[in-house]
Amino acid sequence: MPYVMVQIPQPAAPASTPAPRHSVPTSADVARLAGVSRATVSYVLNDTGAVRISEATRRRVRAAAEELGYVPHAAARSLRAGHSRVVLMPTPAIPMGPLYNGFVNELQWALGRLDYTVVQHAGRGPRGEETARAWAELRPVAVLVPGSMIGPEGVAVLRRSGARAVVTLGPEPVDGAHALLMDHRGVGHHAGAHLHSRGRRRIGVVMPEEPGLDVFSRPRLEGVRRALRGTGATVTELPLGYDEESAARLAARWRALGLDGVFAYNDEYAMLLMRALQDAGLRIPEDTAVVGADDLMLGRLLRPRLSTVHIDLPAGRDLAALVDRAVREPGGEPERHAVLGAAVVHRESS
Amino acid sequence: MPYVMVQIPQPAAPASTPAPRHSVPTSADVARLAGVSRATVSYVLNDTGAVRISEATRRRVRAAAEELGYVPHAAARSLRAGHSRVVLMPTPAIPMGPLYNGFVNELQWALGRLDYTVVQHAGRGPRGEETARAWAELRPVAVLVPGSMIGPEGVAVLRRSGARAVVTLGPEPVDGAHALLMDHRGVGHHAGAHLHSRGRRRIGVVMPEEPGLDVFSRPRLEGVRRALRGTGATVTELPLGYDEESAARLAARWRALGLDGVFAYNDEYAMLLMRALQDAGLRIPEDTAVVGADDLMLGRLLRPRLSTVHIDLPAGRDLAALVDRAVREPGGEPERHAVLGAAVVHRESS
DNA sequence: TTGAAAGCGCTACCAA
DNA sequence: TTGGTAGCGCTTTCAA
Repeated sequence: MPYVMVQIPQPAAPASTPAPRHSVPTSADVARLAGVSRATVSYVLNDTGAVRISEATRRRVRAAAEELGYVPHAAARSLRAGHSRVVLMPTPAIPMGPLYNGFVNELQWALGRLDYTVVQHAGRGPRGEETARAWAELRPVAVLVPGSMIGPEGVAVLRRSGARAVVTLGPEPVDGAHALLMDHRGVGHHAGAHLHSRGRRRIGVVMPEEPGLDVFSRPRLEGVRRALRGTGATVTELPLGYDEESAARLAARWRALGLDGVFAYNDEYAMLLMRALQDAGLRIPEDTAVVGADDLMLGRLLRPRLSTVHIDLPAGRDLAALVDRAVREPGGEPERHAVLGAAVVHRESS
Repeated sequence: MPYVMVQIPQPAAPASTPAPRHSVPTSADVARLAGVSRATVSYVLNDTGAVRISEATRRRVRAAAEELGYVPHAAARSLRAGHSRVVLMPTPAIPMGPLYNGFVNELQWALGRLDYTVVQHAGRGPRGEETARAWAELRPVAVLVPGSMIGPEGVAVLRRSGARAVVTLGPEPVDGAHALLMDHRGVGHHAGAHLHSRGRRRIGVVMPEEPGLDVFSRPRLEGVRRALRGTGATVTELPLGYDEESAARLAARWRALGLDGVFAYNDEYAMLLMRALQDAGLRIPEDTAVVGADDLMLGRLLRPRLSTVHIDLPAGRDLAALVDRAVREPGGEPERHAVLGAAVVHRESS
């Protein structure tokens, strides 16, 4: 059922007022109205400590600003200052889920406390140097780049354009940038080791078919492989789309696959798969053990309760502190932090 | 288990290069290197049609820009131009869920296609006129305000500062702004009417205890009330926190409440509640019918399958088109669109 | 205690 | 075909 926007009828305006050429008030307008110079306006509104302005003048200026509805022009201000307090965060192309969203929210809040303006930029298109240039046009003081949206050349472009800190949040460090290394192999490793410790030897690994997710699914798979290397256990990739039919198809050939354990990429795919397996008459965990990841609430609500790999993201304020440090001390060596904590939460499905 | 950032040791740099005072290249630098004037640089790099520049000069300019890694300064440019293409979208204080996130993603993409730069601004704090002023400092050409973060005075501030379109996305229209009316009473109304049609007469309505959600839960409750007015059915508010203990407590007194149907606010709370009720030995839908909202995938995976109210948000490109129209034609009357489609998806839980 | 003026980086008009 | 230059809104010396 496609949705169509429905306009609600409005009472016609008396006579479409011809858009009064209301130009935006500037500090010069305030100065004029208050009968002072622009400099004085700036002093008053910015509470410049170095200069003494009489209380009477202050009041006049403030009243004038209020009356005109004056709002300073951030671009002009930072043009003059030679730098901004904008921290740019490109929006990842793929939806990142509640875990990451929570992290970003906390981060924004923490940066706000440090008086930075966080700007999330919905970039379109080719993730090459072009993209980095588009970001650089905004002259951010710092850039936080999720995933693998940028290479060393991109970092160089940003640094040349004045960014005092570039921080990547992803699997690989990038030359010249600070890195919050989120190594998802550890997630897979924990899952694989856990399944092995539960006596499982023929392990399936769900690989979401949704585009973009391979950035995470591939390292997780590799982690499972690594955990099982040399144990004689087998690893089988299981492509799976996030829909019931795809899950039913996979479940239908489950017995033929002969798997006794599966790492389902994350809790949502685990729920999808578990349901399909149960509907196909398979018992969990007796026939097949299932492990998810992300430790979402829904895992606790499933029956059997879902075993999962809990993922610990860094605290937003820690990253905010890193950014602030890097901005104040731009000469420092790029820092690299391993920030993806992982731990198995054993429940009933494994 | 609190997480601690662990720094990975780095090989020490040969001799900490003393941060070459590499100043950011400007168009003047490009002009100097190419041996032309700044005007010519501007003409070449912006492909100004009105002016003819020899191919040789073009090449020299482009080469110089490339060599210096020149990136134009967006703030300076829009200062000069007198307007920007920035569309500002304040981030809502509360996490909005996958439905809304998908809508915003689509919207950002659509606006990008129309050559706007979408900026999500993580505002902190008091949602008064102060907030509107902070947004106005960025001189956006349009502002899309979710929820009830702004009043008529805020709209006035934004318009005075040059915003050619202010669009609210929320339950109530705001004077002077375009409105995408998202009336959640309709969601509750559908749920209430559905439960009534299934023969339920003692209806519970889950009210999430998480702060901020009352913006949605209250209208949904009112919708249920409205649907049942005059039918003799009763409506009972059920405060519920999004955790298992809270759900278990509610389930424990369920028989005493004597309810035969419940609208659980959304699918996630429905899953939480349904699980608690089942664990308490109640049969669904025989003893109590459960209806969620949002039509998430997880509802289809529950057993019994969850009945839900499917919510249709407007297409991102429709809103993008509205914004573009309003920007080009700022004199027009504020438009009001009812955009929250709702329809019951009847499955097994009701 | 206040004002005049320079200049941040850029584009667009007018001259050459 | 190109260059000179004014000026967008703001802050900050330097003078008065």
